[in-house]
Amino acid sequence: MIALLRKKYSIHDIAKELNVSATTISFVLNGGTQGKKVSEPVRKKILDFVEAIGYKPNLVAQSLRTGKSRIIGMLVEDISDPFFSGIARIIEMKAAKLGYKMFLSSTENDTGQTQHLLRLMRDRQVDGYIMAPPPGIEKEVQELINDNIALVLFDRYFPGIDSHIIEVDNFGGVYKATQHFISNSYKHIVFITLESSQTQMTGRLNGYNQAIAEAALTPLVFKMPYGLDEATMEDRITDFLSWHPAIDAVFFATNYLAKVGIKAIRDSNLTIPYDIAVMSFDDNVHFPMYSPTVTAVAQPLQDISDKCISKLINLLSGKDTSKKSHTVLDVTLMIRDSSLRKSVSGLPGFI
Amino acid sequence: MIALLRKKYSIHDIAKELNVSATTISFVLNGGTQGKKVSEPVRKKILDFVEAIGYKPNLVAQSLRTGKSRIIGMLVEDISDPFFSGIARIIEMKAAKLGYKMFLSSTENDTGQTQHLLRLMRDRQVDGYIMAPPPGIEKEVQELINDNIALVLFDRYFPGIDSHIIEVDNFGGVYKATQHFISNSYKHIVFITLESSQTQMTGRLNGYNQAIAEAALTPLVFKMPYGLDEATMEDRITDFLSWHPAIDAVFFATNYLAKVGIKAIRDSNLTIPYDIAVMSFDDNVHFPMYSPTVTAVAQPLQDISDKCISKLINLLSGKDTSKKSHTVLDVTLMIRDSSLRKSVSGLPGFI
DNA sequence: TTGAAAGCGCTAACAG
DNA sequence: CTGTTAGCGCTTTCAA
Repeated sequence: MIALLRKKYSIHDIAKELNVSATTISFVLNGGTQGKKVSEPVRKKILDFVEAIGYKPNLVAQSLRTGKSRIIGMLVEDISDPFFSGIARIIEMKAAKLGYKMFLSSTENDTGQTQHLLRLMRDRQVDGYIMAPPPGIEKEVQELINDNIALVLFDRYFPGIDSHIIEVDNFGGVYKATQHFISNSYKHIVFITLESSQTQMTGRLNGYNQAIAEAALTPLVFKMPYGLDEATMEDRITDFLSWHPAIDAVFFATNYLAKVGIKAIRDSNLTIPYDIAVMSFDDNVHFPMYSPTVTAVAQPLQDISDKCISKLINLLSGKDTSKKSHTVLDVTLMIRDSSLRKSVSGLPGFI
Repeated sequence: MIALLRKKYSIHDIAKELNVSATTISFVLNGGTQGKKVSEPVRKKILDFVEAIGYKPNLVAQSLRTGKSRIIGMLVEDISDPFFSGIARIIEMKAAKLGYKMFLSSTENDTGQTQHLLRLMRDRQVDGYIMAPPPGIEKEVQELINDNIALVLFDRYFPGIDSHIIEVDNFGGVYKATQHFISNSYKHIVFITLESSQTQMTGRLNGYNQAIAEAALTPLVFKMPYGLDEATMEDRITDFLSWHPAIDAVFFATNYLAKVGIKAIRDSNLTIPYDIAVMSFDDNVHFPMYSPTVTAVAQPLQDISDKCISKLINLLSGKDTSKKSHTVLDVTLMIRDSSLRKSVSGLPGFI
């Protein structure tokens, strides 16, 4: 018993111990390349021994030999963002069950940083990638595709590049949400977003514009530069609102903008939804705790994760040899009190 | 130019091209084992060529040969918890700068799952670990230590095991927070926590008990089982509060408990802090957005992360050969409105 | 049905 | 100062 544990067994140690060759063991363990060729007694002897000593092949050696690492690289904008960490968590678990490990990194939506991260991951022979790409990374993405490396893009993508895409219905989500504002009698609806031409952001903007146009209202869009600190963002929004006193509703294109924007609204002594109604894209577990609770377009984390990992696994296993695919998942409007019908608001308790 | 890119160079390709041996190249690239032994011209020739073709050594081969992977394993309770994802993010960035990649996994505070994850990581020759250990994992932790593998425990630890520990002052944080309640005239302060004997939780509990004892108040502790769903937790807290109408303040031992508990308090039509004051351990970016804003004990994420990674790197590099160390970091009480002085509360706007 | 041998790309004794 | 040699542990032709 103790003897069994004294050292780490290699496949050759086992071969010696059992009077078979390493080749045979490898065959047994990997199911054989073409049709099983190992006799039942030998097979059983090997399997039993392997089981008994708890032998696990050295994955590094395996990687070196096969060129496959069974590691997937995941690149998201920010792993501390609940949207991304929620997805990463689900994917990591599923991947683990399938025998894959994951490198998870934050791109911070920065091109240079992402190039660097991709380089590091390629150096380590990562088998496939799940990525929410930052702007400017088209070349690298195209390279991965040309090199025939499994790749799934999610959350946003590059329209000019044939790839596998999992996204949510940004357009439809904001379109319906804006209609919700409109049907609740709001007329001066502003869309506050980031200066970004990434697909998820333009999709949301287009949804807003479409709904506003159909209702023959006047569109008003405020774009904030990327990467401002919280205090500056708040100031900008406060200023913007003070210059546009007619605004009676605001749609924030991201969770983060909503948080900062709501702060700005409160600190301007405006009451939600009485003075200004509010909605956000991307729900947050704390939104139901705000006063008033915040209406938001919720994204299906579980579904996004499932689609990403299963697509990647299919690509990796060679089951799926397609060059492109495009999955668009539905979002859900979580109607809460920050977008209450205009005539109903003004009740106590909304600050 | 094109020729340079046509194939992936191995160290032997370069050797042939440059009429030197692979060994020499290896020496140049790795700085030599003992004192530089390569002549300047050769050295320069190699470095220039390597630079020109963008040669990067195959890290998998390197790992197989050296037994080092330059991968660190990080195990936390839940990567979608902002406390852990915040720390993971900082550590991942720092690690990347130092040439390390990271496997990040959620233990879900489950012993079996953690054993499995550790096994997977060991199979992949992870060099060192940063872990917030779940209960019941003492044996595996001791094994890592016995095998002389770099390991840093954070957030909680095992008192019986000599290890490197980074934690925050759970005791002092709650002690001071409870005193804050007391000095604000609260007399019937309950501590709502989880059924857990992990150090971070007992530390917090002890801080509460100590402060209560010193003030000659009556302690009241409510422990909830681990892993209840949100609705059930809320019901339990609602029930508990209704059976204890004298309670005028509650300290929640975790962020998550606070969120659910505040919901329970509101839905019981109690006003914070007028009927019941509230504090939480572990701050959250959304707490300043609640109405009233929530007083919380904030943990120093940046500091925890820095200490974890630098300790691990020192262990890994052999600079630090100590068997144990124990760093306790200060926490900060973020005083907000949910714990306002008793006589001051009851103002409009607190719901 | 099984085994011998080669080699993935790198490092590190040990010679020269 | 530089090169030869021998593996790290595994997979996979190819031959027996």
